[in-house]
Amino acid sequence: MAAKRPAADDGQAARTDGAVAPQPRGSVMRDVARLAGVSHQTVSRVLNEHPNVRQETRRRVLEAMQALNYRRNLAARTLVTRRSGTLGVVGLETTLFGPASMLYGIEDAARTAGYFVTVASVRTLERRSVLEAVDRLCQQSVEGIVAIAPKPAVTNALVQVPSGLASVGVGGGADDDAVPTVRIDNAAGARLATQHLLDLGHSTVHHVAGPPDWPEARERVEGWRGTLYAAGAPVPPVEPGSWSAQSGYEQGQALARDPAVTAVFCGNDQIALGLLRALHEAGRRVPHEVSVVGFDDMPDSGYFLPPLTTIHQDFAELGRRSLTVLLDQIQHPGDRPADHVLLSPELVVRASTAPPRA
Amino acid sequence: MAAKRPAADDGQAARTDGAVAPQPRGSVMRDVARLAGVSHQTVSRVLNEHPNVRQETRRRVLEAMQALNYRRNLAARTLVTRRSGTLGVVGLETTLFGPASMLYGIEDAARTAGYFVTVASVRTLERRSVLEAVDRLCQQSVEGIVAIAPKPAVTNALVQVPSGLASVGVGGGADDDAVPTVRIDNAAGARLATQHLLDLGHSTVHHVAGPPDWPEARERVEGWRGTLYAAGAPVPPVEPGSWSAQSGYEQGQALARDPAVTAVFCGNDQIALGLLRALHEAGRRVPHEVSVVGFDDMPDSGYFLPPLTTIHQDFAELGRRSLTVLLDQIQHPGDRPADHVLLSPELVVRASTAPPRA
DNA sequence: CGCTAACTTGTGATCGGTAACAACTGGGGT
DNA sequence: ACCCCAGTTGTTACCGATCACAAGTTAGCG
Repeated sequence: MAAKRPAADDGQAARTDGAVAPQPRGSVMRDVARLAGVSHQTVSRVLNEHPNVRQETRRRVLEAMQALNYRRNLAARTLVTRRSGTLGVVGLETTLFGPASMLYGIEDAARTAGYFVTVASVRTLERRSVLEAVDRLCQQSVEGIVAIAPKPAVTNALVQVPSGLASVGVGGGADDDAVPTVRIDNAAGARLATQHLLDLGHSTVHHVAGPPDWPEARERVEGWRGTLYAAGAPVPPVEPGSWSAQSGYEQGQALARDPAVTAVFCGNDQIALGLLRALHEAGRRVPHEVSVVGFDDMPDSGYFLPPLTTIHQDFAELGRRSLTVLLDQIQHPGDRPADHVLLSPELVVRASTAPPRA
Repeated sequence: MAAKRPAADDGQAARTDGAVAPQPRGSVMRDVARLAGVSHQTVSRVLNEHPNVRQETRRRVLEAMQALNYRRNLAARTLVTRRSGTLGVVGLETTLFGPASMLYGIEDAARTAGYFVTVASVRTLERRSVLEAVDRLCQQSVEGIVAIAPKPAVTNALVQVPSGLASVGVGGGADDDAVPTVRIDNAAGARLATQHLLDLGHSTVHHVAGPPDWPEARERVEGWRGTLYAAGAPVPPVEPGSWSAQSGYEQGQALARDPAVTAVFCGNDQIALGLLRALHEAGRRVPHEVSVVGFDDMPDSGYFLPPLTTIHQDFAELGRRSLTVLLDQIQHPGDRPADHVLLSPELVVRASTAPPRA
């Protein structure tokens, strides 16, 4: 028997002193098979829960695996099955609350479904770096790609993905029909916020927007503007900004000087935080003189001064849903049109909004 | 030539209609070799930048790779080299600012070093779930594991890692010498904060701590307490809490009622946020009546009301340094004692601290 | 008792790379 | 002219799993 693999043992010994030490080798299927007194194929059957294995044999194999602390080699399995059991995530290198939460939602759902997750983060959302990230994931032979995709460059890059590879964009805007997406209804969220302020009696609502090149920000602007139109309220101008508290603070300083401003809807909670500070410094009290609404419902926004009324979106759920879509694609690789899942955000009323002073 | 691989084309056709479609196969090394008119081994040499390949040959191979859009199959490479080029991260499923930042720091450094990153997140820090996560990563045959390790259960689980596998804990406490760690000097940070307040003239400093079962929280308590001792200041009692704004708010309500409280050091910035709200609601002005210091320097804390004086720690750097340690272990697998890297945090003075009122 | 069907198990090929070794080139030194 | 060595390329075995197929075993049934 040993004669069949002449180089096995000797070769192993002869290989010492390599430049970079290879991983120490654990036991492999052959070892388990030998210990259990069966063929390697039977071990494989037990592992893959093939029905036609005698109970007694299965027990022996499982015992041998236990005894040898056997772990199946995924590389070998991947090589032959062409299925890696791995999904890729293209993530933006940011600590914005949303993206981070989505990542964990995705990982959680992937684990439940029996998949591994590898991350390729990009520092910028340029087309080139996204393509590079996708390429890295393809090398890993991932079975599908989730792109945390706030900007079109990302989903566009997905279109270039080698044909047949499943993909989904999560949490961005809706600008490309070719790639399935899962996102929240930003316009609806903006409408909720704006209408809430109008309903309180404000004659109009100002808006401090996120970066204009982010579709999410644009959709929120449109929802806000549409609501004002529908109500016949004047539409104040919008200045370009970023997602940061600093941006909210800077624009807030200007708004605070304008006594006509009684209600402000912010592109996200961080902007709202900056705005609150600017209003406070200018001596304008919230919500008595100015009402403020945010977007995202970060864990902290209930503890702002005052606690922030905002639009809640469930990032973890977004991550989970994106995985549902992705797995569906993997299992039924029909080329029917990409689906677009749209989740509804909710208004959370806290203490930063009130009717305008008479 | 074709006779050598009789099943290649026919087998492919016969395999249609499998239950789950395997990945569509791209071109492989053999295809590139054929197109370039060389052997597959030469292609391998070009790929691995082996020096002894004629310039002209290399050019032809590269062209062929380009033309066929060739991508090397990492599973095959891993199988034979026993090196996966992948590192594993055990991450806590949380959106705390710190862990999320570290993840990106790690991924960034890993990419630079030519490694992939796969994530295994855990929902709780129990020993069992951490072990399970480590096991998942081992299956992936990662070459090293970074554990975002705020609690000892995590680093302890690392000790159980199959011998020879490199590992490092990042960002937790220092309670186990067996596993290398990279973390910031929490006690030193706490001393900075406390001393800052004492230097302003406060007769003592109160503390709202993080969860007592987190070493990080405990180290901060010790740093604070030690500084008070050294200054001969009375040491107020510490209540158990969590890292959340809610915890800060609840404990803040009690502190706000006590007129003897003029300076508070918080376990992190979120706690400080809650505390600020409690003080505000109780009508105690910050910093004029009460000074507050946080810990972490989240991006938003400069926009709290008032802007928060806090201890800055560089999470991304923490992630990068952990990778340095890990790669060092991989390249020099000597069994010398584990190193422990300790980064120094910095005091950032903003507007939430001032001398006590006369 | 023989025969087929279902269950169980083993054998050999294969996935796509890399490692080891052999074979073939073309100078440079004596 | 000869040898040797370095540079270049090809051949073959191998990593550790799965798959297809064959072979042996048991059971059911006329």
